[in-house]
Amino acid sequence: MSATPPTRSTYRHGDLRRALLDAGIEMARDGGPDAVVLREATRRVGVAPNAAYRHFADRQALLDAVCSAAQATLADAMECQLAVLPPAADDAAAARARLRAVGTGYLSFAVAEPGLFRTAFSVPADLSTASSPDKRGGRDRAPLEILTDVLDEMVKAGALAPQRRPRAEFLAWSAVHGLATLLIDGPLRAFGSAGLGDLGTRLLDMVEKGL
Amino acid sequence: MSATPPTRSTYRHGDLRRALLDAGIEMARDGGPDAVVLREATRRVGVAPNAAYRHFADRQALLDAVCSAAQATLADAMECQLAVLPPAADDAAAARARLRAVGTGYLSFAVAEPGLFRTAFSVPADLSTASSPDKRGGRDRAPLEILTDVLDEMVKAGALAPQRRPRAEFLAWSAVHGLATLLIDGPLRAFGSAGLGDLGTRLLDMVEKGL
DNA sequence: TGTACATCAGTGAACGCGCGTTCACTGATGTAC
DNA sequence: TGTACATCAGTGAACGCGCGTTCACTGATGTAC
Repeated sequence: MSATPPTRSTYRHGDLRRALLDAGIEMARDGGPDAVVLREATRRVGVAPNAAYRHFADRQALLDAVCSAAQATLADAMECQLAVLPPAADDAAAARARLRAVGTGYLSFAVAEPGLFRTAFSVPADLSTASSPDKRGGRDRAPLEILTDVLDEMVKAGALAPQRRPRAEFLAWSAVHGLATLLIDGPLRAFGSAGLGDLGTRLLDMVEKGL
Repeated sequence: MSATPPTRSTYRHGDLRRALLDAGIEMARDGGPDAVVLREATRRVGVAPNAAYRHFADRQALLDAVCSAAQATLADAMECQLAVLPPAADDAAAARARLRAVGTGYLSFAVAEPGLFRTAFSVPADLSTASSPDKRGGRDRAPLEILTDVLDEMVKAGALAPQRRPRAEFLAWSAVHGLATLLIDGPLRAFGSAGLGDLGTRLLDMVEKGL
């Protein structure tokens, strides 16, 4: 059967779409959205440049897919911080701890994976809908949904006054997102991962107190 | 004297450096840092592509200059909001109002000039030093300096506890910068300038209370 | 179970584009005498 | 005050690059009979 190697060794790749997507994610990881180059993806996979067009309409379609994947990874990082949370004294304390965990997950992902983080925000769609249910099997939540849910829990637990709830997700999000941005490609790069701990904690203090 | 038009009408331009810089600023204005293209700048000025190399070492040097200009414009917007501030009841109230004014200037500049705003953060240097004194004639302040000064005023006026002062500029900055980013090229684009008023006010409330 | 055939995932070559940058040059300007 | 000359800001042509994308194609695979 496998006696004579076929003249075209790479014919019928298997799952070229997935392979190209993975290559795209890897490029985004160390270079951000601009580094997602269609030809380079085919090169890495070992396939002709135009083969990509069997699976993606154009370069933007590949970038969109990479972007969705990046958003899902960010959401995972946030869920992960929620999952490892120790039990709290009461519901209000628990809800506050969960808000902090979400923020911590967001910040540490940004610092650990700046390329993917920037790619997640390369705007084809917004963070609430991009990793849409059908793509996620209907189980996982988008980053914004996670934050929204946690804030709702805070209201329910009495840790946040109901009249402060509307749009609070955008305030909390702004604070955390701004620090992430300044840390990874802004003027706070100098602080590095070190600044995350100190500044991150104090920023979350500010949000908790000011919300 | 002006009888025969010279064979080369554009010879000895006058201030080509300034003209190229202005073209670069214009490109950044509607397209951000990536839109600052050296050839396009020379095209707009009506000069051969390589003429630019008399005034800028390479494309990056032009971008750096545009970046500095963008930062200066941002600083102007902030100073402007400070300048139009009405008198306040007492020093503490005045200092708080000045913090808000700085934030408002920052946010409204971001929304009014998203391209320049993004260019100001295209990282060749950080915001505290980039528009260095020699470039600014030693009179103007960089954006971060403005914020820093206002926070110092707050401490002096008793509007901010001294033990909360260290690094507070990064916390306030993060919040405002995050909202700006989410509004102009993030998922809050939908809100547009409208969201600025409502969300902006509430964000500044959060900062003032949480700092 | 064997054979004919349609499908369609991949190939190979080529395109036009715009970019940044380098080269040898030219000729108006300002200066030294 | 007039003239020779060095300077240097601009020209014109060309380079190599990598990109996204299109074209006509080929041949392994799965299916219908």
